[in-house]
Amino acid sequence: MARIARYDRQSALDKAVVLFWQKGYHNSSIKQIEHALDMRPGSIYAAFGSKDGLFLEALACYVKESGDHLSSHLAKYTSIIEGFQDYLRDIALACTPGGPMPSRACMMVKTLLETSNTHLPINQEVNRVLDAIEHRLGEVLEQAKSNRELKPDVDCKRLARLLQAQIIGLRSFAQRDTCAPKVVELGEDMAGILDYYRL
Amino acid sequence: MARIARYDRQSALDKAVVLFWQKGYHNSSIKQIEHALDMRPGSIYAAFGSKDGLFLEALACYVKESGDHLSSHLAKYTSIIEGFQDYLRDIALACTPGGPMPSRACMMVKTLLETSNTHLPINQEVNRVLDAIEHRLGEVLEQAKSNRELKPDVDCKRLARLLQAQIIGLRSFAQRDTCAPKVVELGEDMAGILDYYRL
DNA sequence: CAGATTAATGAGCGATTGTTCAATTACTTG
DNA sequence: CAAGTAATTGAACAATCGCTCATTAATCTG
Repeated sequence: MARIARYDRQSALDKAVVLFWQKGYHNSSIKQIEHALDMRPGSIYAAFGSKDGLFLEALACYVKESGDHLSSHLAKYTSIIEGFQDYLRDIALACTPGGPMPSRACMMVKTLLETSNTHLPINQEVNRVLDAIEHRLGEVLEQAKSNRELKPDVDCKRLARLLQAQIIGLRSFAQRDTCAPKVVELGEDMAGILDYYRL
Repeated sequence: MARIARYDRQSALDKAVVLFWQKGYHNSSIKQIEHALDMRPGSIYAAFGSKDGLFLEALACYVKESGDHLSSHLAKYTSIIEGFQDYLRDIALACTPGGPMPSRACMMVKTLLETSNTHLPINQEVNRVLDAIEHRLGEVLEQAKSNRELKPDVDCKRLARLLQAQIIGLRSFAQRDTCAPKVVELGEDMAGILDYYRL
């Protein structure tokens, strides 16, 4: 054993998430990363290998937090569909302009749009992740269907895509310089869409 | 009078739209712009002032084309709502992976997400533009309502935001590495949402 | 053709990009 | 305390960034 690391890996990653989520991949320079993580380039590269490596690890943190957030949210509801509906309403509330979020738009979507046609390795990873989420939404909806919450003829995989597109649309819309009530109403309208699929 | 300009301004802008739409603002370097427009830096700066200037003008072209496209589309339908529904279906078809588009996601949304928290002047412009589109959608929906296509209690401004969010969600979803039928189904489902607002 | 005017060129500016590595510092073990 | 080990540092690298400008080339009018 020797000198102990001064930084905490997880808290460094959390700070990286904030920066990357806010500014995106290319607009976060190593200089800004140094400042945000309070680490010098040598340490950053020793710990994470490259800017790509750091970004991918930060993205994984973001994805995990997102997944945990959805899980803990759904756990509060006996009805899965009502859980999703309030999930949309909660996103709208959280994505209010002036809120505490680093960015209102989803980091995965920002990354998807930023890296397509420019940065293949990161684009592939974010594609993988979004596919996994779509898949998971489909499974939860499938469970809702077997709970008799959904009409028996509902195509859950298809509804999962519609739901994911709603979340993407809501959060991207919220990135605009708009006002809170408009975003809240949008979230409410999107929650209402799910009613048409209920039994 | 003196030497005549070798380049055609509009065709240069069209090429700039393709590049910026594809790669975004920061990932389109001057070197790439030189190559895409077949112009040397001196000419580019003489013609457009700066990278920002070129981008803003290219964005304006994109916005105009988008607006014209919607106009000519709606003109083909007696029912405004059916026009919007097929508009969504057409977007889904056009945003099929492997299609001819520079990017499936909307250039305005890509710019919105890329420039928030990083590049204020362009972000302000794209905000203005998206607001104008939302406003226009609202007006057209208002007309649909007075044509008795919509339920009398429909809030058209609110529905305009839902519609815009659908377009954003559809095209951003389509940016993923997914397959055509899934995008087409998504477009169909989004078109179906409008049915619930019809009279 | 001569003179005037304007577009096109491209080498090169200073700043910044992501990254490396030899030197230094701090901690553990014997 | 001395030796060994690992983390930290920051100057410096080559490459690229957006951009400038003195020079050259092309077209007009007289």
